[in-house]
Amino acid sequence: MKRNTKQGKVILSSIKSADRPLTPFEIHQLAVKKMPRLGIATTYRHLRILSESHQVVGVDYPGQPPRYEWADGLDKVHFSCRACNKLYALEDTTEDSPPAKAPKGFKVQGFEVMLYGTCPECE
Amino acid sequence: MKRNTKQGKVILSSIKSADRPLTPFEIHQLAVKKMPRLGIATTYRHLRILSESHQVVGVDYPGQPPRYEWADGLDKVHFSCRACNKLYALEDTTEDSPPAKAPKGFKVQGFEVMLYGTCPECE
DNA sequence: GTCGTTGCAAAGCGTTTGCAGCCTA
DNA sequence: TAGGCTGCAAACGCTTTGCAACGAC
Repeated sequence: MKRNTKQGKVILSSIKSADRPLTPFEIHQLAVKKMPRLGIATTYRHLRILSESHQVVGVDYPGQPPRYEWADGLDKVHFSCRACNKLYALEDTTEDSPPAKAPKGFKVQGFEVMLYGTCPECE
Repeated sequence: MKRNTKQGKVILSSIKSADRPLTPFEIHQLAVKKMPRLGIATTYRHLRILSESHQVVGVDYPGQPPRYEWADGLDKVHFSCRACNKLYALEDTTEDSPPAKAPKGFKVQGFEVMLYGTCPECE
């Protein structure tokens, strides 16, 4: 986006204010609270732009809808609960270096780790 | 599936014979070569069943279509090339233990690692 | 005033479902 | 032969696109 619109601010702030990755629908619901006539298409348009400019990052997991979260520059570790399907963003405890090596010729620029199991609520 | 049908065998063998995760469309294309009248719906029905019975596992990455690969029982490390979008299945070099720790209360049962960067072909 | 951005509605696309006929056990 | 499985086509839900009006610069 070249222009600084109210819609763009509302959408980005909705993503920033969340403490976990949100689906496009959830993001739109949050944003609509602040701007009732905001269209879902505008939400998708901003999500695409934000993700292309690396201000937000997508988090996908098989069988679940795509989610987005604010990109704070850190590599990400997520936890997916098999019981309740909730997705948590964890502190990165991998201490800088990628958690796995790639064969010769592959240039690693970043990584993402997904843990799965059961969360405290579903214990 | 309770019955051992030709369609089921063709679909599973198509997945097994690939050396990388395939999209439902790619799987259907491979299977159709061996069984021309095979429907895409049947492919999706088997993918769901195979994945529920953990014979195949889904691999998702933001902005890309979902993919499936044969589950050989190992935890998975994948490499996604930012240039050509190809997805590679790598040997697991994380030596058994999960590559990140989860906070107290989270019970970790498995993990998945995604590396991204550029592959040898796109160097 | 220009032209990038928006909201709405329609189109698009991958996936799922309904159903009559087929085929395995 | 019974009923699970299949192919086909229609339905579905999420995402994208077309377009006229709007509003940031």
